[in-house]
Amino acid sequence: MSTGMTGRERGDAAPMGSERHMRADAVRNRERILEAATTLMAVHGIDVPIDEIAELAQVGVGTVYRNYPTKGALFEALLLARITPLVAAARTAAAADEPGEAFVAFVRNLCEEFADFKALADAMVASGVDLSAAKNQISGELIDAVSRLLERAQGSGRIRPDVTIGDVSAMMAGLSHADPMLMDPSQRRRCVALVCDSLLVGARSVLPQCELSRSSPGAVRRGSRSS
Amino acid sequence: MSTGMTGRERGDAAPMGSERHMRADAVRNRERILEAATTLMAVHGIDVPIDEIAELAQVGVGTVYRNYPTKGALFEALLLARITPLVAAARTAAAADEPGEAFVAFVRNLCEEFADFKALADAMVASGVDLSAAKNQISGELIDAVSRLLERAQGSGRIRPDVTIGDVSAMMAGLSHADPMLMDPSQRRRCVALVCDSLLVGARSVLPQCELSRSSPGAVRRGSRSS
DNA sequence: TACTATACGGAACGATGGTTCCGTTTGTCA
DNA sequence: TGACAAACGGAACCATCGTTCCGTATAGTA
Repeated sequence: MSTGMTGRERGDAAPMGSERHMRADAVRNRERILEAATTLMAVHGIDVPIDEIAELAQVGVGTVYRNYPTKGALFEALLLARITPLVAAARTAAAADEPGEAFVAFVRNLCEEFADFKALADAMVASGVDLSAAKNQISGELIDAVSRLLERAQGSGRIRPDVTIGDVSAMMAGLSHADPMLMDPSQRRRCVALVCDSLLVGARSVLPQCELSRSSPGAVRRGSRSS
Repeated sequence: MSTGMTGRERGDAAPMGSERHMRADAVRNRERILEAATTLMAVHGIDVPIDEIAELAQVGVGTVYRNYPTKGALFEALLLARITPLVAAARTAAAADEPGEAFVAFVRNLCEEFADFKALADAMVASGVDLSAAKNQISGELIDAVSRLLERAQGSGRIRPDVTIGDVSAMMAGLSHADPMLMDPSQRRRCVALVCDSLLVGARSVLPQCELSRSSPGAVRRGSRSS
């Protein structure tokens, strides 16, 4: 972390100018880069070296930098693509008939997204640290949308009235911070269920089964993986 | 992360051999190093450069390395010092008259520890990644102790019977991951309270007040801090 | 097919941070 | 007080990673 990425003033993370004639190979390469970056950032978060992205895309580093002037720009481009639909989803949920249920479902979804795309979680975790204007705006929109959703859900009486958007953000950040060892998908779902139970009024759901070995009490299986 | 610290076979992170004659200045310096490392790792976690530790200790880097053959060794030495009392606390709690309450109190305590000493949280988060034998053992002991505590608490009927030690570990890891921006102390306490509510049977506690500005709904204050 | 703007690749640069090495200093003991 | 092992400091080394630069290749066009 603390890559010290300085956001450029220009709002466009994508290639500059209107799409004048772009050479065919350039278009192809840009797609490849985006694809490779998505694949790698999904798994490793923002920590993937640019070299690896370039290698997977079968492209030189220079080509990556021609499309995205900085690693942060590439990161943001992917991020925006992920967050935008979430904002829409939150708005839809806020308009649902059962805002309480919709809220919980949305939170569940959000956590799945975090798990599927680690870079998103990294971004969430880094919230509050200097973000570019574009990212600040979109994440602000997300928070706004979730706030409205939360309000309506509380209005319906299904969600604890004393829960704040700050609580939700913090919980999401915590849940998103999925160490793959402690937090395999099934374990994560259990935790999400627990957290949701704590948000709901008078709820006590049946926790999803955890696939992980139960084994003798007090022994958490621990793999050994060196980077 | 992924510093690639290779654990040495020797179990002692502290200076080698039995305490033969150590020169007075050497003793003094070792204490200084430990002190400086504690101070810095409490705030910055494992990411502090050795140089900074050395500087604060008013010592050369070489001196740090003479005492702790690797950064990981120093890290572990501090960690063990922190975890050991936690194990004892868990055992005491397990023997308490009200194991349910004791469990919750212990969890609360654990979270405070995480917040006070970021390196501990880093270690928790890195669980499952290659640890040295010494660390594996002590953290295994901690899990054992918490498991027993959990079992007794569940036996008393205060804690949900479907909660597992895996759930607790994962929740702690999430909670420990305190981004100072999203998770100022008061916000953290609220989250801990929420999580504890989700663990307890039929509980719904009053959430501690959050000091953070409430401001207009849907706007989370966001500071701008560059590393 | 020849020409040129566009795009490419990857070596090289600079910053950061862990670790080692070695010439110098200093505590201790006789 | 003199000698020497122990300990010191910090420059230097190496690896990683973001970013830049420039000589080369090529898509598009006439």
